[in-house]
Amino acid sequence: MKIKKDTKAEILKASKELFSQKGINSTGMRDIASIVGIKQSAIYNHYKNKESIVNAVIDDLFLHTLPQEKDIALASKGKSFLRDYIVEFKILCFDKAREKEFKIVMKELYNHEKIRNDFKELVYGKHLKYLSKVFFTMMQDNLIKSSDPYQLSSEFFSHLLMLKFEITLFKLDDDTQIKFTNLFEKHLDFFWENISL
Amino acid sequence: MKIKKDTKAEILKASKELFSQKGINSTGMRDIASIVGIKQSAIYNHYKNKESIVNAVIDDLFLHTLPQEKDIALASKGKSFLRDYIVEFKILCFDKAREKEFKIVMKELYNHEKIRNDFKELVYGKHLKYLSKVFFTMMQDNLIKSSDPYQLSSEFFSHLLMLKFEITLFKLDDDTQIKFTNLFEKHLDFFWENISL
DNA sequence: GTCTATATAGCGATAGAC
DNA sequence: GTCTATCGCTATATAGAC
Repeated sequence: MKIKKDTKAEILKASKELFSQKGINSTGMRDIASIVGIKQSAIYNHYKNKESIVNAVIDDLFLHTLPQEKDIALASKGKSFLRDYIVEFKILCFDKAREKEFKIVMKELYNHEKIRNDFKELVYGKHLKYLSKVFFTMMQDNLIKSSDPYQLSSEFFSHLLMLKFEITLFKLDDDTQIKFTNLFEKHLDFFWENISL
Repeated sequence: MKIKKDTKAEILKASKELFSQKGINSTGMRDIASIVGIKQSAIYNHYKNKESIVNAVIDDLFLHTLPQEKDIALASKGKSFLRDYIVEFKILCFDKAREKEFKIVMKELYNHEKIRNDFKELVYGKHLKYLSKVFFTMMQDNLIKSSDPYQLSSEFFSHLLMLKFEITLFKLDDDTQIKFTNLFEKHLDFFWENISL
């Protein structure tokens, strides 16, 4: 096995870690370098400046924050479709790498315009609209009561977002993980009971 | 009318403004001083250091972020109690001073331990429990279906929090204000229809 | 109470030796 | 590609004149 030291990748990894802990502004080039095991000035052989590191981190910040958008036709499965969605959402909540990314987003949401715009586009411009289509499909299949699909997606999603928010705010031991798993299930039951025909 | 220049109060006000715009770490003593109209070093005649300014700002950060907790007995009014609650919540969302405070909280939630703990205590330790009592009362009065009161408060509150979140993320012109007012009302209708007997 | 001047430390970034 | 050394700038905080 060849051991190839990819310094550029290590810089990116260390930056991600530090950005999620201390925020972008409070992370110095010296902090990053010390984790990688090089001197501060050596970073500039791999990245032009700090901003280009930040951009590299941002680039794969939103790749896996939300469940993958499945074929809308699968929405005809009804409650089990939503259960699959929530399970995937929950896994992302407890994923260490995803948690770090989410912390970066939360920390920089009001400081960094690109992160804010990417977040808005992902959640409001894309994902809530996807969920709207899901609920619209369920209405056409007479699985749920007829109402405003976007409102349903918003009601459905907001509680998941609050749980994710809670998970990152509170320390995660095994007990709380079980507790939250239970809360996800209860949300599904509550929501489905209220919308289903 | 006596014009009394209360420099200490002006420092606090300027700090609040700047903290909400740029965050605590990115706000310099020079920035604060320049708004007040004094030199940076003069601040130290009023506050020992930057930390004491931060603490002063934090002290009244959570005084008016959430609706006032009313007498639980009033919960017997049912839907109109929740409507009053939401109206008060909505007013706080559109209040300029409250919006600034909320931005500070959001910016510092993952950076500043005291702000994070105060926020957790207010929302999870206090307010959601208050709302639980509200829904428990409604159950006793046979106004709503019997279920877990804490889950109801969480389902009720999460969507309001997401709307508040949205309001601070998006630019606020008159159109969006009307749009959000409508969304608050729709949430109430959706929620009440689902829980009421 | 405010000013100027300064101490001390940190930041991002560059130059040039190896 | 990494190092040492350094530049220019900004930060918080202090000392002492007025």
